[in-house]
Amino acid sequence: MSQSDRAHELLRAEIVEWALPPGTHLNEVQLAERLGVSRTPLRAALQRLAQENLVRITPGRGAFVSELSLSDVRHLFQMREALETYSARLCARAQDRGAFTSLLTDFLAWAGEPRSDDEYYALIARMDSAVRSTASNPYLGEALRGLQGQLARLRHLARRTPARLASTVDEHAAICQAIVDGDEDRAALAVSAHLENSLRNTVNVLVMSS
Amino acid sequence: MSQSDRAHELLRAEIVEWALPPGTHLNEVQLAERLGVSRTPLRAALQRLAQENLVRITPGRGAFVSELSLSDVRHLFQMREALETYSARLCARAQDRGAFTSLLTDFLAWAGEPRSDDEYYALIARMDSAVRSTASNPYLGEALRGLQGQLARLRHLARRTPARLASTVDEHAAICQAIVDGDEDRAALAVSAHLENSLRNTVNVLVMSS
DNA sequence: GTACAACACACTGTATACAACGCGGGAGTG
DNA sequence: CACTCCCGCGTTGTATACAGTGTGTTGTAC
Repeated sequence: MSQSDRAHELLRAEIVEWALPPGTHLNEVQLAERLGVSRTPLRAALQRLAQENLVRITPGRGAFVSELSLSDVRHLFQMREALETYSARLCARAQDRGAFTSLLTDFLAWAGEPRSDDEYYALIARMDSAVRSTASNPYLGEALRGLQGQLARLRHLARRTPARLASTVDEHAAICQAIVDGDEDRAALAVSAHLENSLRNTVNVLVMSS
Repeated sequence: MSQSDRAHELLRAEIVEWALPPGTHLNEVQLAERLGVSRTPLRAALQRLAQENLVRITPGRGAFVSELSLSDVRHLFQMREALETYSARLCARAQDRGAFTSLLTDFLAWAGEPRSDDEYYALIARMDSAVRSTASNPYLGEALRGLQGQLARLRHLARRTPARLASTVDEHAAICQAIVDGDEDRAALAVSAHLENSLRNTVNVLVMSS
C-alpha cells in the first residue's frame, strides 16, 4: 500500500468520525507531518477525498473538510434515490437473486430478535455489497461507493436514535422481498419510501444537534 | 489557470478526439515534456482524468487511456439512464420550466428545417445545461458532467451516422414536452426510450468500426 | 480615530532530485 | 534447447527545495 493510500484512509477515517469537523482548514505541512507522509502523496490523497466530496479544494486557499448543510443532505439523498432505485431495478431483473433471499431471511430473523447495532450495520453493508455485485455495473458501483463516505459521516450523528433502526428493518426487508419477487417497480418504490423515511430521520437529527 | 488545469484540458481534448486512442500508455516524463509542464501537475491532471474514467491508473504500471468496450458502453448508458431519468423527473416537478418550453420550440423548428450538425450539438448542450440548472443538484450535475467526457468520445465515432441525428430531434422534443407538461413518468419514459435508441445506434457504429 | 497602503509571513503550486519497484534481456545451467 | 535466475534500465512513487500568491498586520497619513 502506498503512502498516498495510507494518507487517504487515515484522513477519510478522521473526517467520517468527526475528528475533523466540517469547515476545518487542512494545512498541508501540518497534516503531512502529523500523518508521517510527505506533501506530495498527501495532496494526492486530498484530491481523492475531494472527488468523494469529503473535502472541498479552493484554488490558492487550500483544502477544507466539506460542509454538511441541510441542502447538501437533501441533494445527497436525491442522488441516492437516483442511483439506488435504478440499482434495485437492475437487481430485480437479474438472473441470480439468491443473495437477496438470504438477506431477506436474515432481516426477518432480525425483526424477530434484534441484536447489536454493529451487526445490523454489517448486515446493511452486506446488502449494499450484494446490490453492487448483482447490478454488476462498475460505474454504478463506484458512484454508490462514493456516497458511502458521506453517509457514514451522517450515520455518526444518527447513531443516537436507535428507535429508527427497528423501522428500517421492515423497509430493507420490503426491498429484498420485491427484488426476490422480480418486481422492479415495487423494488424502486420500496427504495424511495425507505430513503424518504431515512431522510426525514436524518434531517430531524441534524436540526436537533444544531 | 494553473498548470494542472492546463494539462488536464489538453489531455482531455486529445483523448476525446481520439488523438490518444484507448489503451495508450501515458508515459509521465514524455507527456510532461510534450505538454510543457512538470510531472507534479501532470500527475494531478491524470488523477482527475481517472476520476472521469477517461484514464485508468494501475499502481506501479502507470496511466492508460481507458478502453471503450461494448460492455463499458452498455454500463455507461445504464448510468445515464439512472441519472437522466431521475433528472428529468426533477425537472418535470420544478416550478420554473420555462427553459424547456423555449427548447421545445427550437427542437420543433429544427424538425421543420434542419441546419448544421454543430448547431444541433449546441442545442443538445443547451438542453443538458438546462437540465442541470433546473434539477439544481450539485451532486447530480457533477455526475452528469462526468459522463459527458466519455459520451463526447463516443460521439466522435457516431458523427458519421447523420441519419440518426434526425430521429433524435423527435425524441428530445418528446422529453421537453413531457417536462413542460409536468408529467414526470412520461418524461422518464421518454428519456429511457431515447437512451435505448441511442445505445442501439452507438453499438451498431461500434461493431461496424471494429 | 479610521482608512488605506505596504510589507512580511505563511501557505499553496510547481519543479527537480532521489529512491524503490517492476519489467525485460541476457547469460548460465540442467 | 528450454527454463530459470540475475542484473540493468526505465518507470513510477516520494521527498524536498523553490517560486508565486494571498492574507494578515502594522504603520502612516488624513
